[in-house]
Amino acid sequence: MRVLDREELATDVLAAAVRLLGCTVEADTPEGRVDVRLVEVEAYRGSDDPASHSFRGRTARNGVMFGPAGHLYVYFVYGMHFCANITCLRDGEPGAVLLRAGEVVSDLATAHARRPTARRPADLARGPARLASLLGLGREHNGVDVTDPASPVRVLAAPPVDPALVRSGPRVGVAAAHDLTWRFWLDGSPAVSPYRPGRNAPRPELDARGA
DNA sequence: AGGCCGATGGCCT
DNA sequence: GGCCATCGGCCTT
Repeated sequence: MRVLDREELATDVLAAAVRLLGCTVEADTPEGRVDVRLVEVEAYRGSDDPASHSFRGRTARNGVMFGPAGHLYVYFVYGMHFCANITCLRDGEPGAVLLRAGEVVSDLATAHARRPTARRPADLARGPARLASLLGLGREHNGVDVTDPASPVRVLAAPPVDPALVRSGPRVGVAAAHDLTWRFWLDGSPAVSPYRPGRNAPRPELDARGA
């Protein structure tokens, strides 16, 4: 299978997010190669999205978001976790898609060795920090070109998923722009993370009985 | 199944 | 100094 084409991520963050669903991330780790099929992602657009790391301009941390599409943007959060994005849009236009969850395609034994606390296969890459940890992603991977077959981390182009299977909703745990439904996931996957409102975000609506 | 909490450090005001 | 695009453990329903 071929790697994803940079151009497929270059024009729009929402289209890029949906395009990445169903694609496989291949990562070479010290324990061996791990392949994960993406089932949940979130779009972030620096120019006009207050929740995006790049919304307030370029800094040392978010620099790769301003570069060309198809590169890893890896950041450190909560003092202990890494999360990985794939950059979108053209050079100079900041945008990225957060990789939130995936299903392990192979190798299951290697994957369990990397994430020994996972009780079920669905937990191996459920959540952005767990996915990054499973793939062994850290600071040293910031900027890696996932459209280069020679890179240690690659994204393979799966056929686009059936649009009827794509669901969307508000992004998980973000403290801004609660109205944007820029999280996308594949219906029915056990690896999709539960929704959690961000700080000051409205709670999910109560129905008549709940009130 | 869902809520609360502690861990832990970099980034930005 | 406060805020995080989180996780895992432990607690209560």
